[in-house]
Amino acid sequence: MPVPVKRGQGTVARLLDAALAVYSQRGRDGFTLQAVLDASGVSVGSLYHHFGSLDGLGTALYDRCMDDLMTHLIDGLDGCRTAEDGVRAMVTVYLRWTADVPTKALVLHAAAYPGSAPGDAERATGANAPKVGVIGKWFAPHIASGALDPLPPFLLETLVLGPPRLAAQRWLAGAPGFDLDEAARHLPDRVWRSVKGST
Amino acid sequence: MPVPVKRGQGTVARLLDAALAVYSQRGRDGFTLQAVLDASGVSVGSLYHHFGSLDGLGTALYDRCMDDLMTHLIDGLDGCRTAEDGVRAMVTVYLRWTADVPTKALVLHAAAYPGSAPGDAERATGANAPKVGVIGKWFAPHIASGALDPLPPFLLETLVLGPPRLAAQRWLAGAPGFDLDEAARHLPDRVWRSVKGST
DNA sequence: TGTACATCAGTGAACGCGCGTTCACTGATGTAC
DNA sequence: TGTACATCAGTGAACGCGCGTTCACTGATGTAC
Repeated sequence: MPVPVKRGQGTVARLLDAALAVYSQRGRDGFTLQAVLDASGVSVGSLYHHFGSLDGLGTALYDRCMDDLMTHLIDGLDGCRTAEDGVRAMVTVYLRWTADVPTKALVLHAAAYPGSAPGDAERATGANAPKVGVIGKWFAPHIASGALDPLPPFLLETLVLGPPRLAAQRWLAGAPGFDLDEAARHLPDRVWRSVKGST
Repeated sequence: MPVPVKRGQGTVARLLDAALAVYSQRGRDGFTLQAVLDASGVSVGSLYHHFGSLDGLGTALYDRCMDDLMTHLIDGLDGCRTAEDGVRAMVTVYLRWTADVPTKALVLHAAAYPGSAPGDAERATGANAPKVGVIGKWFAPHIASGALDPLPPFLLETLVLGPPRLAAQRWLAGAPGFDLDEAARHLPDRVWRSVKGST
């Protein structure tokens, strides 16, 4: 008896896996219909049946990667009590996740620029709003208590995720000298200094 | 008498201007040969004569934008004396430059992901090495003096440019709530806290 | 339980369009003597 | 100064390839009675 997954779920998974492999191995420009079909062993029609278009598959891949990152970030807050713990966790998890699944990280970075498709920003923001909200809610009381300085949320995000994100980006691009382990040793402390309350 | 520029310089400039316009208006995927030809009024052959390929034009555009940013960053250090002044200037200039020439900023962000073309990272790094070196040299004495904590250079870059860069990226993507003026008000101070020496 | 039908999953040949690139050419500018 | 030649700038028709997409179809699974 085969695993009792819904009919077609296997195909969807194979396509997403193949899409990830193609994207990471051949880059954005190499993410072509034929490449995905070859890598997955699935037929054209089947891809269209499940995703509507190649772009649909790309979007699904992006969403999946973003969801994975968000999940890890939220998990990272588990067991954290102080604001400092939380901030450190965000930075550490971001760096470790990048090192662990660089292919997924690459998808996020490659697609994170504007102008790829109109309305993309809104869609992506919308899809992840719930999980972003979870993180925001976790930090809210620490802002209220003064443990974190009262910055607009977007600046908090910028300060906490900006450094690890840039480090990840450069490392993925193969920039010489960029070492994620070393980054993980220094950045959490530095980032914390930039956002902690003055009390 | 026409302006005494070298023969063909006008065409090169027109192509680069058109390339920038196309890139910013139609995005990376809209950066197509026909679009550039239409926008510039130049013939195919002429483009190939000067740039070798469409990719060559794209590369030249990227280099030009990167050089522009670097020039502004270096200019920003002019007249700065303390390490704090320098760090604040980097953050401020990055944000203001993004707001001033968002089209150029967009080119940098769109192309800044890995995998677009093999060897791209090396080439781009090489082309900008001189100007990166200028900035590095400016900060070196302030690390030696203890005004800045002794971090590996790549982490310093990460901490100083990471936050303004993420803010710029989100703003360019049209994320709601991202306000570069507000960022310019808060980030320089915050970034400085993250890198200043403990003396 | 058996039969008829509806729905969903999957196939692959065929299509046509837009893409980047080439190339043989014209014309303008610069150089030699 | 005039002539001959070389180099550089610019043109645009032609090409062919690879791309994403469509569609008529088969087969498997689920549902009704």
